[in-house]
Amino acid sequence: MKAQALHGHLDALLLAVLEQGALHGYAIIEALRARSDGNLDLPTGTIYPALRRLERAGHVASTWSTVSGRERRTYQLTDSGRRALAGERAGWREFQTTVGRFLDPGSPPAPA
Amino acid sequence: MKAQALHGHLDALLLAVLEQGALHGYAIIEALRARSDGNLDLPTGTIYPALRRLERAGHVASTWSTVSGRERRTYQLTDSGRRALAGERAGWREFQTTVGRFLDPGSPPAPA
DNA sequence: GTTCGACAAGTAGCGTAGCTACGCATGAAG
DNA sequence: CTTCATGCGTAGCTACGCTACTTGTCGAAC
Repeated sequence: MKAQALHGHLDALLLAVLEQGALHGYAIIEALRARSDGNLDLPTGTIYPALRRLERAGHVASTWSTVSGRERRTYQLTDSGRRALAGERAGWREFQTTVGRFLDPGSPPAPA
Repeated sequence: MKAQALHGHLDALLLAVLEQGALHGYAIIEALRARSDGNLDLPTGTIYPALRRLERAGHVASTWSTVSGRERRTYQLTDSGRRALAGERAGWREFQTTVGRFLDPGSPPAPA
């Protein structure tokens, strides 16, 4: 799928995958790919800056760990992040119904 | 609602409103506002460039008319536009289910 | 024993596309 | 006569995801 359509929804997705448990960056990418049946195959240049944005915003916290010689930075949701996720979900619902009113068939304009 | 979330879906919305009949730019803005209960209040600087993009792409055609001294440019959907709209609808459906899998409650991860 | 590919993190620079803030013109209202 | 709604349009900004690249370890292949 055209990934640029994600604009503005990526943060919500990241928070959502972290909701189920802490993951490191690479694993987040794989989780997104897995849970979307391969539809979301996001490059590191998209994920890592987004994670740092979320960390600056206080929505996630990161801890370094070394696993078999490899450094990995594991991210976990903060309370603030959990609240942000709730807001994102509400926003998504609103966005979905608003756009859906134009693009979903069945209830177009005047429902007369 | 945060309008920047529209990214990538605006063309689809414009095609959708024009699907029900030709409108001029200003009327399109009002139609979007009306059909979205005021959630979509898009500035002219968003709409006009988008319409010209769609026209360059051949998805809409425009005709000038003068109404009580005021020039207005009326846009109508072309066949190509109708096809594009169908594609946009399909894309929207895919986007919706993909993102929804993360943000809609009820069917989160392992559906075991 | 060197090379290659998966894992893991990261940055610089680009492009797209919507938004802000304008400018211009007409007609009606006050 | 000034203000506001209608109506079109553009220049420049900004946000943000993407491309392409670098660095580094480890295990497997050759």
